[in-house]
Amino acid sequence: MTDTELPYNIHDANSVVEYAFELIGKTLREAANVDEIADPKRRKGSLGNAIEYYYFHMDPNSRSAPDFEEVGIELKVTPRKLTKKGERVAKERLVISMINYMDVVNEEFETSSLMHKADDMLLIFYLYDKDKDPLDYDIEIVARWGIPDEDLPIIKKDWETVVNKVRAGLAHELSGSDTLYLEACTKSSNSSVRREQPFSDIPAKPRAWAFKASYMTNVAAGLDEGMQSIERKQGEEEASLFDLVRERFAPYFGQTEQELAETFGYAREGKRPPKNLCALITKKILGVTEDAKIAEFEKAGIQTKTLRLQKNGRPKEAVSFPYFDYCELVETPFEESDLHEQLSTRFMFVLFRESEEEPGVYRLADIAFWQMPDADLEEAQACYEEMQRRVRDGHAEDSVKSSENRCCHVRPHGRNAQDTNMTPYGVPVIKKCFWLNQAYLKDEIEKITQNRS
DNA sequence: GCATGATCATGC
DNA sequence: GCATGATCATGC
Repeated sequence: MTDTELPYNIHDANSVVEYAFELIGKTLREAANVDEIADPKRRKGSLGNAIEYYYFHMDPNSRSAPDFEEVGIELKVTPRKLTKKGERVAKERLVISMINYMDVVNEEFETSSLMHKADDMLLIFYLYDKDKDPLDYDIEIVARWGIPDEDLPIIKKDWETVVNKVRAGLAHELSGSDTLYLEACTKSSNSSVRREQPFSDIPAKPRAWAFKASYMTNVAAGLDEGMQSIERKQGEEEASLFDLVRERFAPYFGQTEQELAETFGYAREGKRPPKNLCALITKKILGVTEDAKIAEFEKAGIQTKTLRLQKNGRPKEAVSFPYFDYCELVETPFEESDLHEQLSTRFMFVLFRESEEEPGVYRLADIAFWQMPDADLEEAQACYEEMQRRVRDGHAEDSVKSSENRCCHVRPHGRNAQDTNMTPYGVPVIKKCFWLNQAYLKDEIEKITQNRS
């Protein structure tokens, strides 16, 4: 199968991840329409190899790391099992890569070969069941994962403990019990194999970097927890996410912000409703508790934004994104930029419309799912690259105006005028971000709502 | 009424 | 204390 025939775009990380998400809640038999794992060689490593071959259509003969080389993502398929108490735990450690004793002593943790791999992984957890054919294992979690910041100090320490032992000529004395999360686990086809080490003549067992099973148990629990799915009632099993969400919202169409605040218990004596009202009621309406994330939105990478449409259909405000770093902007091509990533994901707009009779009063009117068309992504790219030029030329203060680009513009986005960021030419300039133009949003919203019956 | 600079409010 | 979604303020 050539690149263009693949059911996902191998050059687009979002596409790879979105395609992978479709595995959640399924078995490989269901997801890839496979009857049996034909090649007995592929039975070993069972599900992981089969997913690569039958679902991602990777050629097992031309395997090179990382698995999704084009986007730098490493695929890891790993089992959980049920304990006697019925709790899910990692069945085994997650092996990342072999340790080369001769090279590792010259590495730094931050730029190590381990970090290169463990930095950006596509983790797939399935539920192991000794009585099942691997094709029928339940695939429970799919997540793009990197070592979380809060775990980095311990993992770095673990890495250094191992590497320092090799530097001391003690590779033959390495043990999994030396470390907490990350370990150097033995890995070889038979127990007599030995490798050379740089600072001792004693041959050492081959070992690989691996996250311990206990650590993986917690990683999986963390990915599971804090996520709630939208409950589907009878007859809704097959509904699209959009239909499901709109169905839930529909009873509240027509309510003002104040009324919604009261309906959901967010009204505050003598004060405006909270600014994050939209986020709060979205969760309430979809039946997800306040502290949880909406699983479907997280998995599909949907960003929720409020749009207050004035009587003329124009949003009262433009839509902002996080501020950008001037130095990063200059160095990063559009395809690899945060802006590209943000504009490549789907949005759910919660639409409020200004009441005809009561100026300034906005009522919940509709929801709309939107993704920027490719042609407009090119327009956004022009905005991005023009801003890059200006910063390179020493004019970061000179924003790309909304009059200069059909889709996007640049504007300040700090806490105040003193909230600045360093430019490549050494002068601090107020923090700025990219915004979606109001006129552009008006057109896009009209396209969506007019296409509806 | 719009463009753009500036700031608020909340959550982590 | 900062990042971020949301909103305000000013001038043309």
